[in-house]
Amino acid sequence: MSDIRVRFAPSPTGKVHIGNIRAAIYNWLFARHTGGKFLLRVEDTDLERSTPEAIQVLFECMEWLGLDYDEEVFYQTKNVKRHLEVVDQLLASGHAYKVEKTSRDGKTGVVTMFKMPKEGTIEFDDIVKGHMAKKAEDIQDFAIVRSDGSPIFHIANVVDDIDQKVTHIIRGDDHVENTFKHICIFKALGAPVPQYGHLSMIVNQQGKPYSKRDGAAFVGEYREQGYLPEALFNYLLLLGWNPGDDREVLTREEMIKLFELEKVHVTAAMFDPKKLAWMNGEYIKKIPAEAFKSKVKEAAAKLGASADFYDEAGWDYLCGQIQPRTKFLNDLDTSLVCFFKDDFEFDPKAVDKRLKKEGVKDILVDLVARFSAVSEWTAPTLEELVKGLSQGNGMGPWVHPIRVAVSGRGEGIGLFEMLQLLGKEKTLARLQKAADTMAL
RNA sequence: GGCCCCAUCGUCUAUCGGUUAGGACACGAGCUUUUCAUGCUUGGUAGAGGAGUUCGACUCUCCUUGGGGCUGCCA
Repeated sequence: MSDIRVRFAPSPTGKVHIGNIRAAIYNWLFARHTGGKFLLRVEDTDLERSTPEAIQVLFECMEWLGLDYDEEVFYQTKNVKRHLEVVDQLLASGHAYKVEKTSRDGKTGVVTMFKMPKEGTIEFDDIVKGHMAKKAEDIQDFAIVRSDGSPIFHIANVVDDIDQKVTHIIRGDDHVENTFKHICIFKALGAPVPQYGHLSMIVNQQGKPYSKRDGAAFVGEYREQGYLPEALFNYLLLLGWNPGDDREVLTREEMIKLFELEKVHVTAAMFDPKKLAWMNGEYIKKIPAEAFKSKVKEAAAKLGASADFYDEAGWDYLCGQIQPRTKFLNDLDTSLVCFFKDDFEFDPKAVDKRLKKEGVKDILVDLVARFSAVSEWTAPTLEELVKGLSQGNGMGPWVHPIRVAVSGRGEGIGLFEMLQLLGKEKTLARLQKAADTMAL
């Protein structure tokens, strides 16, 4: 157990995006690694833009990723009284003053400003960025209470960090400039200054930082697209940190054991969907067979197939074929539909390429006749049969039309395994139908 | 404009003064698979530019260039 306390402090003004959630991941890992506490604070002081929906979405995303927090959620708006008391303290000690100002949108009113030192340098040692220094004169006084009397981010953030006894502040790079200001507040209050670690931005494919407006970067969207939380977690972790060796796919335990803030990179990292997709495939392969089977059954149920559609051996056989070929859980629907429904859709491209060819009809009709005579309907015997037809010249001319005829697609599990799973009756019916309606 | 930060393959990165600059993703080729996919082998591509320091710089210093952040009664 250590005294370390960190917090993830998002403002619920939009859906939580990947840059944001990576900060949560790093905080969480740092806390778990050091045996400290990981706190969640909702910074909802922007009353106009904060929404309960955004808070709900935030909770869901954190739970999905397995980011559990140690104490009750801290809502910043619940601490307003304290914020204002501290402001009075600052006013009394001469660290703050009131002044009439006109805002950008033309409203005039009295705001409370924090008075910055006029000389000297403000410095701190950032755990990821190293030594940081700035001349006090380069920083302007800044507002801490709005003309409507509500506290502003800077004061609320610092007071809450003091109240929550936060020891390490791990947050986005966009806060570095604020840090110089916040340090001055801590000092004016005679409070200990926490340690800081600023995380670089994650940039999109255009090289631009993800922002709250970047819809595509919403964490929930990855969930909807069939990404596994473990894969997204692992990928995001690797975007700016590595264990020091060539390992990339890590268990949560390994991550916790190996994570060190000191090793986090200073440079911005570009988000690469292709590598995330690869990582997702890696995690799908690692799903225990039983768990994968229940996901397949789940998807099958949605397609109208009950659990006794196959016996357990049949399900296992199907899953063994499907699992290594699955990159996204969402793909299960399309890869499974031909097994459970007869009115699946045909991929027009596959149909054009494999069925709308001169002579295919004859091949299919011939196959119907030959398959009808097969008594032992198993993958090996079917393969032997087609192999015999091809006379060693490649099974392509037979295999491709069969695949499209029975599944509607150009890809899928091994063809003969597919036919075995489908059964003789369905296979024959589909081949006949394709010969009658699509093949030339 | 001012202040701050950053800079290795297309991308994520290893390297903490001496390496044929390594790995992963992606891409190309080949093998296996006479289908789909997996798997295996293999190839190419990198230290922004310029000065210094040093016997020796990707690594240290400075300048230039490029990128980013901040410069709100947003957070």
